[in-house]
Amino acid sequence: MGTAEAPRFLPFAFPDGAAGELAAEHGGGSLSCPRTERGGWAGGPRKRKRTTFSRGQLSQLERVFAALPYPDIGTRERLAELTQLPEAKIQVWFQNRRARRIKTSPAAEPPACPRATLAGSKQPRLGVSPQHCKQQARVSPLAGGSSGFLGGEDALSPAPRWPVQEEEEEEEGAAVWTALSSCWDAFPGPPTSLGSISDLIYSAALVANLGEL
DNA sequence: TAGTAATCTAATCAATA
DNA sequence: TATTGATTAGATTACTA
Repeated sequence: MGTAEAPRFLPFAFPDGAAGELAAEHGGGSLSCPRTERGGWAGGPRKRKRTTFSRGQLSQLERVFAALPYPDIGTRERLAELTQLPEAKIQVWFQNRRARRIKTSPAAEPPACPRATLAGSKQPRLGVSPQHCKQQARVSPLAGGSSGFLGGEDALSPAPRWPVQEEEEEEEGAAVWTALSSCWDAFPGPPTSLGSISDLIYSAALVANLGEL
């Protein structure tokens, strides 16, 4: 593996913010640190540091999740700035969040699958990969439902339609991405007002979802 | 075409309220 | 004890040499 920005697994339990840096220092992998089959430590008991997200951080995460269950790297980085959390934590949080949403309401919550493609973007990956769609097709081959890929005000909103027809899918994805992108574009530098940016994301997504933009 | 990177889900472990 | 952050395994896709 070896990732430039978000190591997939960490050899030790680090305090917030230190994980990525130290993991990178140590080669970004866990090969040098023997572990037992599932998360145990071969070298003896080693406490895993569990991050406790603040209410504010959770609030930001929830709101973005409601609009974008599959944030791309750029969005995650913005969100990391927003919440003052490492991007890796953001990624893990979204993974867990998606997993639990699917688990708790598999029928009502088919995973959003916008297969987003930012027009003109050169980003190699955009968070939502076709592979995800295929995997989900195996797990929950659901069709039908309501509108768009957005979850709405919270994760329990009416089920997004998925899979959707490719054209509609791209249309909807593009609409949301356009809205989100315009929000990001409004803040070329580091965010000056964290709350207002998340409000913008949220609002833009809702607006796009409702076709009112 | 093979190798690599990035991302995904699912299952599970384990810390904390 | 329930919740949920952290980790692992395995799979898929895009990009590059």
